[in-house]
Amino acid sequence: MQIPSRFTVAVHTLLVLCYFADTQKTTSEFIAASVNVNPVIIRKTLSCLKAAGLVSVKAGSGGARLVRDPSEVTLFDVYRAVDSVEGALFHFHEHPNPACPVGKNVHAVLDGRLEAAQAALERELQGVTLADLMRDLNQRL
Amino acid sequence: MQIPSRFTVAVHTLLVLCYFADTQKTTSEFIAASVNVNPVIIRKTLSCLKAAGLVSVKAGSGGARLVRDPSEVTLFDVYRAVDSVEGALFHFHEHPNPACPVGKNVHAVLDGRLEAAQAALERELQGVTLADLMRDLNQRL
DNA sequence: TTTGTTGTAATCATCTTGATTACATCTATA
DNA sequence: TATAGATGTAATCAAGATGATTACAACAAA
Repeated sequence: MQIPSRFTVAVHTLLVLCYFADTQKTTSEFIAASVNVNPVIIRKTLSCLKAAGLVSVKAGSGGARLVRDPSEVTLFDVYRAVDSVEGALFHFHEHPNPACPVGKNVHAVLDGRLEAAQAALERELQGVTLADLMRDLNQRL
Repeated sequence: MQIPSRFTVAVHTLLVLCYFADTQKTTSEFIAASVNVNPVIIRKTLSCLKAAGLVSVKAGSGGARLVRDPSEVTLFDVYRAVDSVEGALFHFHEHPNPACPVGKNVHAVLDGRLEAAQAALERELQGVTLADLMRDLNQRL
């Protein structure tokens, strides 16, 4: 199992919006060329990012831009925007047998631990902003 | 996306082995009744756990048992045993355009952050043992 | 030798992902 | 106001993963 690539595609998209903000019209076609996927994938990605209030997209004339300050957008925001994980990260088997002492209590015993693990992952993503990534990117150029 | 339920099934299976170690012949059928899945699923699960050195299974006569001390088996061991995640947790889009400054560096900029997030998740799983879960379970009975 | 089990292959339906085509809609501008 | 170039979105599609299930050979203890 893997978190779908639409998450890294979305991050890549936002980096393109940051990097080319003033020098290019950042159309779905232009972004798609950098990411190397179909432009429709980018449009869907932008649609999610727009719904999350991260970008604005100009229908008709074309081009997208970041709405927030890069230091105010975390990887977690992006992760949520594109529904990388729906609800619980760990898929729990649906119907443990309540007539068995183990089956009856497995949820109570395990749920908290799994939520903690998921929270640790998400906390890490909350600690990284687009500004951090742009700094690293510029340093490499 | 979700981590497949075979992980929680595997944990449940191990808890059954712990709990009923001395009072029941823990066959795939018996375990399946507690987890509420097909016995073949349990056999496959046990096969993974056996390959990871966590359990031994008696072919023919039937029954499985935990090989290690419950305090020496972490959720991370189980997670790895059943291949909950193959390699990288985050699926990265395959071919960013190297002719684009963003596409060329997106891996360098992002990979470390994603690995750190995955590591945080796995560290959390390493901090929980079957003994911890059994303690919580017994407390509820 | 019989009985109850495990090991494993083979199918199957279902779901998700990501790619792609198609086309209606929109907007700046010529 | 017509047009050129974009976006928004529905509809398909192939590929892969998951979990359920059937079937049956191999095995081990009584």
